Amino acid sequence: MKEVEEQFEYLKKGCVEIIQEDELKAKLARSLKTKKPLRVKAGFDPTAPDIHLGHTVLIRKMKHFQDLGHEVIFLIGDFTGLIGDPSGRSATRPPMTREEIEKNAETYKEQIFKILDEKKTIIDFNSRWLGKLTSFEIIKLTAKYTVARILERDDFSRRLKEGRPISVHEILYPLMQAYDSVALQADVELGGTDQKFNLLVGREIQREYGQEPQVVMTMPLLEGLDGVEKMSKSLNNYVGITEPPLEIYGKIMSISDELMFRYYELLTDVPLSEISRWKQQIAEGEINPRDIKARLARLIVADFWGEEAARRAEEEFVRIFRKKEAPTEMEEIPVAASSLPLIDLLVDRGLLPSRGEAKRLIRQGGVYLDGQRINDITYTLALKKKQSVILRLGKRKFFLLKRNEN
RNA sequence: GGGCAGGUACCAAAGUGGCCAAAUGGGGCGGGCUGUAAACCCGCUGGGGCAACCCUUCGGAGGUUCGAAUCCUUCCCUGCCCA
Repeated sequence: MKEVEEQFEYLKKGCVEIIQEDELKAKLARSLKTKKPLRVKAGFDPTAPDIHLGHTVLIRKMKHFQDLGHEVIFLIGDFTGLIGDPSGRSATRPPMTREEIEKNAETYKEQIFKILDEKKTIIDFNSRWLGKLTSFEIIKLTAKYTVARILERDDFSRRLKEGRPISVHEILYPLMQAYDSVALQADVELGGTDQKFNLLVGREIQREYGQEPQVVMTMPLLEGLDGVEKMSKSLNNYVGITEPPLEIYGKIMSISDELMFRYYELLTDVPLSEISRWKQQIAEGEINPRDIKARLARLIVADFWGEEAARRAEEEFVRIFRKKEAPTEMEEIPVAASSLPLIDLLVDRGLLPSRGEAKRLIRQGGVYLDGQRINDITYTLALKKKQSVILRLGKRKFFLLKRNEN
């Protein structure tokens, strides 16, 4: 294991805040001396097992701890998930069945081990202890904190001020999460900056239970593809790490230049000095920002799919969007009849949700067959046996329509 | 328990008997310009129909009326004040 200062610097990189830095150093020093790794905890929502780049900022930091020999606990909040982190108007969610939870956990594993070391990762569920708490114990837990302090959380205070509802169960959320730290005897808890409040409650509750408070490390929230909101599935501005290489590549290419630098900082190991050099060169017109973005796209695809896949994604991207050629691979859609109205095909195959939508898209010039824009909403597709035609919807959706044998 | 203010499309928010499938903004989608960038410009944005037009929608259920998002009854939900 490396020396304290060295470890500390490595861990600090990319963090927004460490509370307290001295405590972390002390914990590291003790760990070094006693040969006992630190217990590092980070919690995840059980209902959204689709990991996207936003999550990877945090997971990469977990990896850093692993690299230094510490013990990382990937905590699935299957119990707290019933409450839902009170970000906005949350409702109690229906309890998940054991099977659903297991299934999601499996999905998580498939994904996180693209980053984390499988052998060194502990996966746990907070229902394991929270589900066993008696009413009596819960009341004892709630007695350790005050309403005023809970309401300090800016989310709550804002809702209170704006006259929006806050349900009682929501204010229990931070306490439950805090109790996780007690149950796990966490030395460190990692979370996004939006988790700061919850993480801090963990410190206080641990103290109440006679434990040494955990060190809190907050990581920046990654902006989504729009560059404004944080990346999330519900806002549909995310890049899932299991998405196909071309999809990831394309999404990265569509972000703004400004955002590109942010992604470099949070999602790659490219040194800051290098990044700022590019910034300058772009400002001076020496290099085309597009090329730097392409490099980012390639790096990110390679993280999850490997170098070779990244190279192929790039080739394909250039082919489609720079050379304006058709993709080499497309979803094939078999067509049975020799002729059928285009609109019927679009809707029946689920390519578009309704006939109105299909008409709209055609009228607006977003439908192409073999590169030819179709303007006629009554257009009828005529295909000979085995003949095929490339259907394009909007900018980036391609399908191969293929008439089958009979 | 009492009083008051509210619940409108993906979100925010107008509309308070017919001109309302419902202003406006955001979002989304398409087109243009580009580097699938940003910014910007144009268009579309409940369902069916080529169209005329028809159908479903304004918290739920009933009712008044030729006609209701708009009026009445009742129920549910939210916030504020009082207890």
